[in-house]
Amino acid sequence: MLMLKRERHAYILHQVNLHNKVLSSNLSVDINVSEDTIRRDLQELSDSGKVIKVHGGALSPSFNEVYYSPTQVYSRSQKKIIAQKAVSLIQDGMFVLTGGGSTILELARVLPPQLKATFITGSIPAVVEYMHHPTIEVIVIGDKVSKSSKITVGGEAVDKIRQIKADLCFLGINAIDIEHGITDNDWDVVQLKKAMIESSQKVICLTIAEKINSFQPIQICTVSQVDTIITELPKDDKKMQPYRQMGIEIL
Amino acid sequence: MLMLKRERHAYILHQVNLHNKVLSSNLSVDINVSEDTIRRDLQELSDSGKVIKVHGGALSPSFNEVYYSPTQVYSRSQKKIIAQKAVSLIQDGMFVLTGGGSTILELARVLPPQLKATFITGSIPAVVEYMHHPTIEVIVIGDKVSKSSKITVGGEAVDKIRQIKADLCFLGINAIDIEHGITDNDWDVVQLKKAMIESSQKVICLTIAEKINSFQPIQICTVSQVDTIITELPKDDKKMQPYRQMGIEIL
DNA sequence: CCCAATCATGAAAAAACCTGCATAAAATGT
DNA sequence: ACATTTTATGCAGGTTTTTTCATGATTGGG
Repeated sequence: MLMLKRERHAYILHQVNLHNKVLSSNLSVDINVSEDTIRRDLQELSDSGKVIKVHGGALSPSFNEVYYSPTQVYSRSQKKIIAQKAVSLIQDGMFVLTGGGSTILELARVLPPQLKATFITGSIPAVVEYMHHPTIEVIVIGDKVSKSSKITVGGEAVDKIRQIKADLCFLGINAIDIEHGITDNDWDVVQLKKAMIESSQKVICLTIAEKINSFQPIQICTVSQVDTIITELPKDDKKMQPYRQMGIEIL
Repeated sequence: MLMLKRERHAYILHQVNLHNKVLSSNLSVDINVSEDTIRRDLQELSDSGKVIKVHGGALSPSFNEVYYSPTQVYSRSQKKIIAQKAVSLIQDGMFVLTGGGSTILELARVLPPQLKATFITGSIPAVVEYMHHPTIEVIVIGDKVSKSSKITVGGEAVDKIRQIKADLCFLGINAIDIEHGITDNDWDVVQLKKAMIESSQKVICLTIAEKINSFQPIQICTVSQVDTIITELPKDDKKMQPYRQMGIEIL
């Protein structure tokens, strides 16, 4: 098998997100390159924070939180701002589809206590948060749990989502730009998000401004399929101008 | 199983935070490395203040607080005994259906780290525990979440369970006696447990001895439908005699 | 006080790592 | 089209890390 560097990086990233770890020796025979090359790849991925390099291979960056460290969410205060803006869109009686990710968790924490709505998600941490709420109904999408992303993924989950017609869909996203649309690096998660977008009247993307105008290997949808983008920036910030011109609502 | 150093550290930390103590000898067979390696790991974790190293193993840094705090340790230690007995029944490659409840959670915490099995459950806390495990697969039964019992309940969940044929079913039970069989007091939960029993080759009930020979309003199944009962009592305890005579395996 | 379990130490081997260099491929400039 | 630069890869070597094992010393319960 011949693989370009970029391909290798995508492949390695996928493996890391899937299994939470990779071994250099293992990758070396998989991709059929020398271990030195793998090591250099891992070094680069580590430099850009995509993986954590360790002796013998690499681990998922979410590895530490997977095991134990409930606090220390990256740019938490920004995500709180985003969550506050997002919560204003939810009204009593609505059916709301949500993904996972730390921004969605912040949203879950700021839901007003008297809100009566139905939340549907495959994200285990999100379910745990929603469960604490006194009045909302929680529906879990069942399927196999991906340990890296902590959401259920697979055909069953996609099917179930397709049977739903939700009012809102809140999506924490990893990358968005005009050219590539919304992109991600985990195949299974992409399938899920695609289905969620198609099953919702209105699609709202939540992201910190840092991820605006970046992209990853796999496309989820084009920018035009999104109704609203919420960042921590003021709504008329210059960075969001191209998206506003496409008719996307910016909050 | 191969575990990188970083992974071992995370695993050890997780165990320490969970059980408040670990034994070197124990970890050594769990992770399948020499005790020397474990000792060095503990030394490093101790140097960075993550654990307190003592002769024979390590303790949680919050040892002092924990030791004097009255956290219903009594009933918990019994459940640990039960969990230890239960875990011996699980073998690589098995499909295991489990319910919820604190006994099941103890079971989740003592699963050996190299175990490769598939766990299927509708219990959210159980899913969270299973997610921490490095090698097992986790399948979530989706449906509406019951906030009181923290498991998914409803027709969808029952349907999904019916489609499964599991090797083992671990059920934490609330009441059992010869006359009424296994009984409970939550209608939705009973439906779930009935389906789980029918979808499993072997049904194992976990309960503290205190609940033996008690009953509740709604029947789940008769005693004869159970294959194994696990309590914290020695296997030949007099209290279990009637069940043993019915051909039930007592552990 | 005794003895088995646990520990510390150092040696040795294996695995993984880094560095520099040579080669080849790709990109760039003329 | 050709030369030059840049980038990517593999390989040889020497270094570091990780691990096990052997050897006594130490510990702590009975």
